[in-house]
Amino acid sequence: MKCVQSTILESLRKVKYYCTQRSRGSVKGNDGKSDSGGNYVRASQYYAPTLRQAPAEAEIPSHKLLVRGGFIRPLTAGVFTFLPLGLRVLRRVENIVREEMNAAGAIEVFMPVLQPRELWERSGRWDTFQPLPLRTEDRTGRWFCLGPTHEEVITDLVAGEITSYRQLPRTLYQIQTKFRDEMRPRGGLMRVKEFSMKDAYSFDIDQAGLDRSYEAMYEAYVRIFERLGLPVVIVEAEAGSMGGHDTREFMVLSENGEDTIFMCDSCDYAANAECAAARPPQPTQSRDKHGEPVLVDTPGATTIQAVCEQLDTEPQQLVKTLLLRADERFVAALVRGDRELNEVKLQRVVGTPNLRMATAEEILALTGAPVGYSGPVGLPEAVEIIADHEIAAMNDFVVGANQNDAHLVGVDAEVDFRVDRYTDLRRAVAGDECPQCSEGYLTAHRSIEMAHIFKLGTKYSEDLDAVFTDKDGQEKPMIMGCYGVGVSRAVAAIVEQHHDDDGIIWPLNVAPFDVVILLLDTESTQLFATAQDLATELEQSGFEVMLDDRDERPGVKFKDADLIGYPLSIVIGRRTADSGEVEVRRRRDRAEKIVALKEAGAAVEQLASGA
RNA sequence: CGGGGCGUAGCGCAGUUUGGUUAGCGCGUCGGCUUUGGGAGCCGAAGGUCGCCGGUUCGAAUCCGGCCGCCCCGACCA
Repeated sequence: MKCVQSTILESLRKVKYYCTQRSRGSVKGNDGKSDSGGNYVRASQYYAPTLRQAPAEAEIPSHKLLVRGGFIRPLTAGVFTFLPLGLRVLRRVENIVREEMNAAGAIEVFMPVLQPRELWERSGRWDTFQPLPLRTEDRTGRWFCLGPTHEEVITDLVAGEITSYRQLPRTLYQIQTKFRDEMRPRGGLMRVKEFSMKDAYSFDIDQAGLDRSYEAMYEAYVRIFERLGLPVVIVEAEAGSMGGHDTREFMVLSENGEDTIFMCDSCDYAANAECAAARPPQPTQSRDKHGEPVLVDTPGATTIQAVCEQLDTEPQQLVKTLLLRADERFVAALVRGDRELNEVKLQRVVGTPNLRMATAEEILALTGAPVGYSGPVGLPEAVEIIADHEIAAMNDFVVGANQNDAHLVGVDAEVDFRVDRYTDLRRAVAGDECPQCSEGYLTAHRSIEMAHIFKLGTKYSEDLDAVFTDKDGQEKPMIMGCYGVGVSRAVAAIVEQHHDDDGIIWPLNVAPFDVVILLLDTESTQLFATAQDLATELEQSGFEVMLDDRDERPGVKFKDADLIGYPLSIVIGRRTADSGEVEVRRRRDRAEKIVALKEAGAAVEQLASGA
């Protein structure tokens, strides 16, 4: 069944995808259709309000242009209505995602927004998922959340129906509205409280199966973003509150993104700044003893900067000692004075998610000194000392003395204090040597997170009893993966990537319409008939057509067409009508040609191939 | 949640510092005439509880207090 289905879909996809540029899923609805037989839309009957000025609150291009162009309207902070044009774009993005999901063998479902509290308590995420889900209560006092994601629901669903290895693997997906109580929505569609997301979940019998399912999604994503006109960089990432490992993010480089990624300027290494690895430095040449550490007074010097000023030294000559509570025990994390601790890296090393900075009271109890004077020398045995690799390359440095208003100078690791282990603990910074190749250096780039894929393992299947009986008769938890694409965010990202001073430049694959006919003179019944005939002809050859028949001056129509960003336009006015010719234009590069009316269709086809 | 800014007509803004007649300007909207290949011109008109509540005052858009909303910068995520 599944086999037949995916084969048919695959061949359909190939026909659609490879044969013609414009046969994306049609988004024809009953919106403002012409009443004269064709399916084209008449601007005079449509709902596409454009704004001459951008709303004051918009700052980034996609926000300004999507509002000005009549694609979206704000309702309240982080919540938008999609107007007809915006909905058309959204549908086209969804359809591309849907086609690639189907082609990859995933099966579409549609899960509820409303999710009962009990389900979330079984996975332990009712109180821990970040950001906290929006919650609501029914009249009997029963609690629900508005789904921020669907691991619980899908796992519960599958647990009830899949019981045998014979029914696996399966990958299910949906395209649905998600709700997240973002602390700060921003940038128009970039970050909102209510958004459209494609989420897919794979269920496999073993790790190798998961690897295959994951790979299939990975490749589908590569095709999706190619078709959306979004060049992506795929980076190593952290799992966050989703859990899991081997996670990858699909990022679009953009000044207006909220994330920073590091890329090697020499090889293909790329990672989210949150988890980018730091290359261990060359080990120190000598471990010669510099003599006993010397206790020096540093009154009031609780910051790296203050210590450096008082001792006339550099942050690179200091070692920061950070005390953290991990479950019931304490660890000391050591990084060079000018570095920052990456808590996620430490968390991975320590092996517990329950990691937090020690409180002032805890520090006083452990070290006998207030915050700001902690050091590794003389720490209790029970405190594990974990040092960043760079510490191994340092000699003769400064640390806190575990005494109020005092530091130790002339300290050496392993001579003056023990190090339980060395590992990568610091945040990477631009300019670091690449951790993968030996030549390159890391460069920082702002970017937009478009998608995130995870290998979840058995967390949810164990919590929610999604087990199956394997070939050997053993009951085992299913091995899961999950895969998300920000659909409405993709709309914003596409605009960020494809616009100029005049407006949006939609790639043909996602444009609300392929071509607009600008009828400049609406008085002439003859020209109007010509425009209608042309619109019908183009519709019939597969284009989505907007006929701008509004009673507006030519300048208004040109400006709106540029702003809305139709990939192609045809100008019908007196100038060309007298000669029996029309003008065909391409938005992207302003290419244009004047052709005989009956050649217009062919000219559109031709320019479309370069849009 | 912390920091900063803003709230005056459908949209963009001035006026608030220093309280004082009928609260202005541009765009848009409506009517009329002229115009018609890159956001037209002229004439006329409509449209505002100045975010909300309370206070000070003879008098509040303006001063004071509280609340609400929106945007931007930081800790999270598609």
